[in-house]
Amino acid sequence: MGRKPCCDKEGLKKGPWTPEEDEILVEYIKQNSHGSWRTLPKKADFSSLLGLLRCGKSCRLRWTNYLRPDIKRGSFTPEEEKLVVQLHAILGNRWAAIAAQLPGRTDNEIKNLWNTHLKKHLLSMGLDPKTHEALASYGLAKHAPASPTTRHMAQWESARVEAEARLSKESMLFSSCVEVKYDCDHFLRIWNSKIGESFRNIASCDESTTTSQSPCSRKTSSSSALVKSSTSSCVGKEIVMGIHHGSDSSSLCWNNLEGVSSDSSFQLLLDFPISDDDMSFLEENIGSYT
DNA sequence: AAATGGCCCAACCGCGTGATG
DNA sequence: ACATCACGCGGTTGGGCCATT
Repeated sequence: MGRKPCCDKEGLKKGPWTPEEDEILVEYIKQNSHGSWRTLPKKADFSSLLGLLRCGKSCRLRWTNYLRPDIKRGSFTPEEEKLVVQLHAILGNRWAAIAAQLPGRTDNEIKNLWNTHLKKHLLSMGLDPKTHEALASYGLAKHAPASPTTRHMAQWESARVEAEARLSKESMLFSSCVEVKYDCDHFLRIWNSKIGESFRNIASCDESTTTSQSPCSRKTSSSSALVKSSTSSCVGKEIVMGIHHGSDSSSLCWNNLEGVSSDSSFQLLLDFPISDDDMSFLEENIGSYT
């Protein structure tokens, strides 16, 4: 089926936004919230003599990537960079999911950071930015390709992280309570169900030839941003995610993930040291994955 | 001082998907 | 079941800025 253009291109402005346009948009959203992005420019036009000759899509982008009041401006901290690398190892190029774990950062910003800095840094460290594995050309042993189960585990894990992100967002938006019922989430219900359990068991058997340290036994620093806003727990054999807030350190505890793959990418993810100095943590890890 | 090339980032484009009629 | 709409997402682009020649 043919897709209609998001807006009538004629007479609509493209390119960089002017401060005046920003002002109109901000003012309008302050008073009315955006409602429907598609109709917003017309409404904003109606409410202003200057008019806003932009399509809804452009307005949405400008708002979400630049004008939103909770946007954190300025360069990324080393902690944020580490977190982006860690999350990319799990989620791949799913910038929105990654951005959900970095308050005040947009997917666009993270995408740019990745394409301009982090990707190059990983390459210079001899790591494949896509797989986070050591590049063969770097003179390091090549890892066997991930097993189907490993890939599925990654998909499960990826979906789980997204679910956490959603709940995290929701909890921030709608309440200040610290307890979140994870079984309210569709994915986590599946994960915690018999299906999820049997999947975990299969994965556990599949990967039993290799020893992988439980994520629970590891301490992470920057990854503590995951589900920052809430502490939650599920009983019994279900996932327990404990976020321990304290001074500057916190830990993310994933129980019941014995079956996680021994992929170097996952290892890399788990083995990030807690140091504040730039990206040297990448270099430190290369040798461990040969 | 001017030309050139690379980097960075805001913005655009096209696609996928869920909602709705 | 189908068409259309609205939105969100990831990939790509274009132009400004800055360093180098």
